[in-house]
Amino acid sequence: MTAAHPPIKLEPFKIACSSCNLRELCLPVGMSNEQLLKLDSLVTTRRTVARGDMLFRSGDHFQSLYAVRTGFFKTCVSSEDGRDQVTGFQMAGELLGLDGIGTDAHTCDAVALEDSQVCVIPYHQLEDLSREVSDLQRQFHRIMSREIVRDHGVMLLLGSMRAEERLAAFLLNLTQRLQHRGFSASELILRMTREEIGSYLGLKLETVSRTFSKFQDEGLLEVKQRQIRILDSEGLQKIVNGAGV
Amino acid sequence: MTAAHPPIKLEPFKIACSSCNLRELCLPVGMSNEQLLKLDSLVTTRRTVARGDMLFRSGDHFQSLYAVRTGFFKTCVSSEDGRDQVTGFQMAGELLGLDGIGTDAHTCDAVALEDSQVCVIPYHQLEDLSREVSDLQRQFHRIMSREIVRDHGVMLLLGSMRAEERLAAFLLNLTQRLQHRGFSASELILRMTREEIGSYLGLKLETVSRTFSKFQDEGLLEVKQRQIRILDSEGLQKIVNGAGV
DNA sequence: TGCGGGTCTTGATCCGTCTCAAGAGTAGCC
DNA sequence: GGCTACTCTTGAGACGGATCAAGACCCGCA
Repeated sequence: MTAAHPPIKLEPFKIACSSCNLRELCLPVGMSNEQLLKLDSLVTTRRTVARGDMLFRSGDHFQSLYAVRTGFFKTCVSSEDGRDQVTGFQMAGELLGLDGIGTDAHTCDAVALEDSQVCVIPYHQLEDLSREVSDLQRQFHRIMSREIVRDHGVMLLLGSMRAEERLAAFLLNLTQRLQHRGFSASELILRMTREEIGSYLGLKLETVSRTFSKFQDEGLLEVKQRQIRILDSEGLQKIVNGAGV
Repeated sequence: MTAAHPPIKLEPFKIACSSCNLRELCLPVGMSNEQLLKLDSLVTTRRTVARGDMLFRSGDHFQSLYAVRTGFFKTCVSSEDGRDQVTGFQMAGELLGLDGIGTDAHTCDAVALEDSQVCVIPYHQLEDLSREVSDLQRQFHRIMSREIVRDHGVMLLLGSMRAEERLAAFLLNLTQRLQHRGFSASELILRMTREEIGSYLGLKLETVSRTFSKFQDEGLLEVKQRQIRILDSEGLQKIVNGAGV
């Protein structure tokens, strides 16, 4: 980082899916270089969202999808009577806003859990381009379908698992996704509070906290506030598979 | 029942989305007559599924979507350790099989709860046509998005509602969809067992049964086995909105 | 007509999670 | 440094739904 370098033209704001290090995780999967250039012309803006701020909220007019570039988000729905449910946590390479397509309005809030950056994908242009580029169309459909499958998995969790099983499944899912992104499989920092975890898992924060403590007592992991170290991921897997029953 | 393989039956009758009475509920929504003719050339087969039979099962290679024409289905996912979760009930005009797009394999079972008939929509041809017909593309995306939104609603239900609230919400949702299809808003016949309702709602069948009885005692509805008559849908709505808390 | 299997209802008891409460740890900020 | 606000942990007791169990109802079928 010295000044000795020749004056390379820095393009700190150049945005290009074609050269994005997340392209193997995100919308570009399966697209050729030529096709990626077309996608580049569509995805031209980024948006920075500070921790605690909302990327969009329920009721907002839907115009764009967002791909998480850096940072971490939660999405949550709420009912008229104030009930609240975290429906997911999104990390780099994952799409936000699919819920808005159906009615042209967002149906959930997307909140940044740390300072984050997203790529803005204008939806109508995406539709246009995906009529032209079938590989893009395919990947987009796959992403939506996987979201549905993921949701079914959460339903299974909420409908049929007990607290320990839920938390174990949650941790394994998180570490798996982090590992996919080059992070450690055993060491992670939670970006969300116990309450947010609880909301996602259909539990109260006290239950989440107690369950963390129990896992720690059993030597499955180490908990230091939001720092988690997985010591026995097979043990966690056994719990998910109903070993405690 | 003399034929060796009764499940797949080609219908001799003419099949046409353009003249289907469900076209205002199903894939054709928003398409012109001219466009519908193109869709007709794609959707050329129907399949009859007897009560209790599977339309597809988890792991099956994914090739087609299915639009329910008559009858009633459930979809359920199961985990390796035998846990089971009903993820939805589908009636006329609703699509089955969206879960398979992501991995080219179905991830849930689709079971007919009564003798049913579905229209077979070859998926690759649908992709092809939806690149050509943007109104079809739009409607298809909307359907997928709404499925995601629906799933979020179920998560809210499973994650934050108590038994009475869940059952009330379930009944109101069912009657609303039936009403949309021209059926009575107050009179319905359940196509599923208490156990299937329970699986969907994250409850045991005994709890479902007890809650039905409770609603009956309170004058909210009449239960005679699977025949339900809603007497006070506003009362049910109040329960959903947490009136009991 | 009567049998058998699946489905539903209801009661008694148990257990897991929620609720309420108190206190400790941590981070941000003046 | 010391304040405040937020988050997290832990305990005790309450409660909702699960579990176990028995019996009623219903329907297809011999």
